[in-house]
Amino acid sequence: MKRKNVPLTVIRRLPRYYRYLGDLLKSGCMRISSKELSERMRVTASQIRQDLNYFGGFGQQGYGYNVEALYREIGDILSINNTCDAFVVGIGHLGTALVNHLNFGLMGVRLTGLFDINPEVVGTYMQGIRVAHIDEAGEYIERLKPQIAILTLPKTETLPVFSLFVSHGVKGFWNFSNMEIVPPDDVVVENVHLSDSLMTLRYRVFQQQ
Amino acid sequence: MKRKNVPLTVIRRLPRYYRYLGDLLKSGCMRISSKELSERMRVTASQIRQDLNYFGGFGQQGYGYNVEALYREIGDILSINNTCDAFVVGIGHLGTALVNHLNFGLMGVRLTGLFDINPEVVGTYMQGIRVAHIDEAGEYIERLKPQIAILTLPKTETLPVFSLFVSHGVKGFWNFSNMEIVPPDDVVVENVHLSDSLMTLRYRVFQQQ
DNA sequence: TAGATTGTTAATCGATTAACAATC
DNA sequence: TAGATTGTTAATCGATTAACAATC
Repeated sequence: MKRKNVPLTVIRRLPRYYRYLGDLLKSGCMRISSKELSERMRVTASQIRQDLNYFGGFGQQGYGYNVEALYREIGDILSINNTCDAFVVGIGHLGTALVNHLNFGLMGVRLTGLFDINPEVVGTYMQGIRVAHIDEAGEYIERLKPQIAILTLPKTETLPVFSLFVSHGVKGFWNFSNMEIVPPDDVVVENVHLSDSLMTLRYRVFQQQ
Repeated sequence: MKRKNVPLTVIRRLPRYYRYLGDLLKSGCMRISSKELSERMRVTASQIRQDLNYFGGFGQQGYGYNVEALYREIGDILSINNTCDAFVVGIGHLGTALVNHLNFGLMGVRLTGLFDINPEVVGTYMQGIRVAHIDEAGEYIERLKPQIAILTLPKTETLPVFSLFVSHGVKGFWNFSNMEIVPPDDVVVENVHLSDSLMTLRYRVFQQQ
């Protein structure tokens, strides 16, 4: 596998391919051509073939792709069977919702720590995990070595918590606050700026008229 | 103002500009050059000038941009003072979190309807709004004419609700389910695929090693 | 005026699409 | 084998960056 300099745009499309192939598999479809898949997904067949060929030739000329094999290959690329441990920091409305709403297991993510500062929340349990005080986070990180921290914190709290986690060696952050983080080279931050997304939608709706 | 064929990539950057300018304004900064702003935002000065010039020449040669004026201009482009009404459909963990966590007012959005099917939820109040049964949604839409529907529904429920809302003339959808929606030409869908985002992060963290 | 910085055109870069020889 | 569809190279398109004349 080539890897490494695969464009981020391509990587961002992988989970979507994985999702569609999973659905096809469930519906009993054994085989699919790039053309057929492209019609379902509303992308070009060219793009599908280009994207897949960053990782290897998974298809067969004259036949197309074996759905199950391709599903497994993309799962491997996404290292879906390689479980990744994550802490959630900030057990407010949004943190609580993510913990309870998302099926982390399906994504190969295991929650192993929850943290907050609010004394009413600290000590409670969610999904079988006790919410600890943020002051204990450093110790927990050293012990459990999570790969990812999910930050659902107010803007002002985000940066100090980020720094703390980086200093303890955490390399991945899923950031839901509007605070912009400038990560060191070996640290990855994936931002979910909900308000930016909503404002973009607003703009487009108003333009439409 | 030119408008219309402004690339979507540019539009998606506007809320971020708006955010930075708001922060600058709060910190008492009166004036800023594209170069200075570019260093803070980690984009090129060229990009900032190009982006802004899709909408008009807001700067002054030799001086830069007046922070307050530019903030207001971008606010106008985003029609921030033009309130947009929205319904939330699906008052589960995620819907509840969005209703309580996001500051809709700041984004020029007003929640005017909440809907669910769960009898334990229907009839309760959130942010002063009574949760109604989804069966009443059509009637509510006709009466309150919301521009946007926020869909925080299970995959299987998303499409029928989407169709219902489209048939009543709603033109904008903020979709949190993994169900892919193919909208008619005059309807805008902004997807927030949380699981895709998390899987992308996972991939990048594993690559890093 | 001289210096600074814009608005805008031109050059570059990267991503997408088209085309087709290879081959199952 | 003939037909189909891949893997891959080449062409196109769009977005980003650089450059600079205009001008405050």
